[in-house]
Amino acid sequence: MTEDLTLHMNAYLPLRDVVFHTLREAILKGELKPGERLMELQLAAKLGVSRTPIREAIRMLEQEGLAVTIPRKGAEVAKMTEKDMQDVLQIREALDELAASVACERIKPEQLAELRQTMHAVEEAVETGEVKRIAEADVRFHDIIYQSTGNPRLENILNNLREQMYRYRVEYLKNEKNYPTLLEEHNAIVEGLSERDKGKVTSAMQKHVKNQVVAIKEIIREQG
Amino acid sequence: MTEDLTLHMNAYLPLRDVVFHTLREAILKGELKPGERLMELQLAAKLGVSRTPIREAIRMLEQEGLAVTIPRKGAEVAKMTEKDMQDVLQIREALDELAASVACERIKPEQLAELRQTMHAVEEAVETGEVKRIAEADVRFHDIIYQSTGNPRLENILNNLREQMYRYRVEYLKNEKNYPTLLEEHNAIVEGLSERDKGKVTSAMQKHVKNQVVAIKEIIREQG
DNA sequence: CGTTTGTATTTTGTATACAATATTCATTAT
DNA sequence: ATAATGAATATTGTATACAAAATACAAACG
Repeated sequence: MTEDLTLHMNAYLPLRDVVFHTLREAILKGELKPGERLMELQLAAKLGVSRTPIREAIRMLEQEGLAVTIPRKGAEVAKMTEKDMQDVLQIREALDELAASVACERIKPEQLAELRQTMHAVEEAVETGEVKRIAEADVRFHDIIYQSTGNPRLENILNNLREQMYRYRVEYLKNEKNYPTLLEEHNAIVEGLSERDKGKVTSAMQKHVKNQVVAIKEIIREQG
Repeated sequence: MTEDLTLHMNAYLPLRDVVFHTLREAILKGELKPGERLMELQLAAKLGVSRTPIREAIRMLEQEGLAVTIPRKGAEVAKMTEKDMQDVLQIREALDELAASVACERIKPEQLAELRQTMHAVEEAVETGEVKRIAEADVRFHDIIYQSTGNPRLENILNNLREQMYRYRVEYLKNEKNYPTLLEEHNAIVEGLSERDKGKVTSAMQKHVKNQVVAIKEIIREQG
């Protein structure tokens, strides 16, 4: 009976949430491009709802840093400059290190097993060369680590920061020459966590983040 | 809930922003207490606006972590458990350390002067014993450091995390026996920054954050 | 020409109306 | 008494209406 109730609740998810998830996906997938205007009436028509849930979803996208609103002008998909990217990566470096360190203390055997499994999933995805699959597996890999910290707020902030770079990171993953490094680093992270070797884990994590900086910067410079 | 919330009208700011700032202040000052419901019609009547800007402001408060919405039930002022506080402080520790470290490299002479001046403002406020003044000066002190990092996103996240604890931190500042430690730590931070001594700054900052943990935990336990 | 000005159009901001859901509380049945 | 029931009420969710501001563009002017 309680299960029916919860399922029911999910079925009646407020439209603002549905719209929010829809727009979020569209932005992350690149269907809505950085700088593109988010016009309420247009989106409302396209999604078959009124402006109200659209407006609320836009406020939520602002929350995630995926949209920027200029009063009386409207909202647009957030652009990231090279400086923005640097700033985000500086924070990610610190927090990924924190997450790695805490995970090292708290990760449970079953999470470690899942992590190892996901690492293999990344490897397989790399072999197929399907960028989308690689990206998804990689997100899952890091999310397991974030979850294993037992700090939902940290998990949330880190996912947020990752999200903001996602659009650019996909480009990074299109370049095959980055694959070997990526896999090695994942391996080092898993090994370090298995051995509860904090130094190994954090340094591997730092390298992992830093390696993306140069490549992503280049991509941003191309896009202007 | 009989507080007289009054709008600080600014002709060119959308009402949602005015409402947002008003509610935010009320929450931080404790006029709206953790767990208190935020009812749209009631707030709209009290502030003399319609529900629309109220709803948008609530979405923005959610963004800041100051409100929590349950679909079809409504929003309420966010409560923090001891665990939440621990989680936040764990992140703040890492990011305050980062901020201190970056500030050490980048802080400009005029910012350092302002910081020193603000440190004295805190000292003076402590002498008067006016908690509100102490809190405000202390916020300014840390904000100068955050600004000096030249990383607006870091500044934003840190201010956010501080904000979420603000309501509880005020209680901490009511206890006079905390004052000497507070001032010493501020002094150590300023000295460290002046000497560009990264180790000194970051360790002082860490102590500064950690010292608040125990006291704040106690306060939360009292409030349930 | 280039600039300015005025008007039509688009778009956002705000209020309100209506629908769906949750809550309250008196009533009834057990 | 206690629990279940169900209308009355309160509250949120969504759509729409109207106001204000921004924008685009064409006509008037220098």
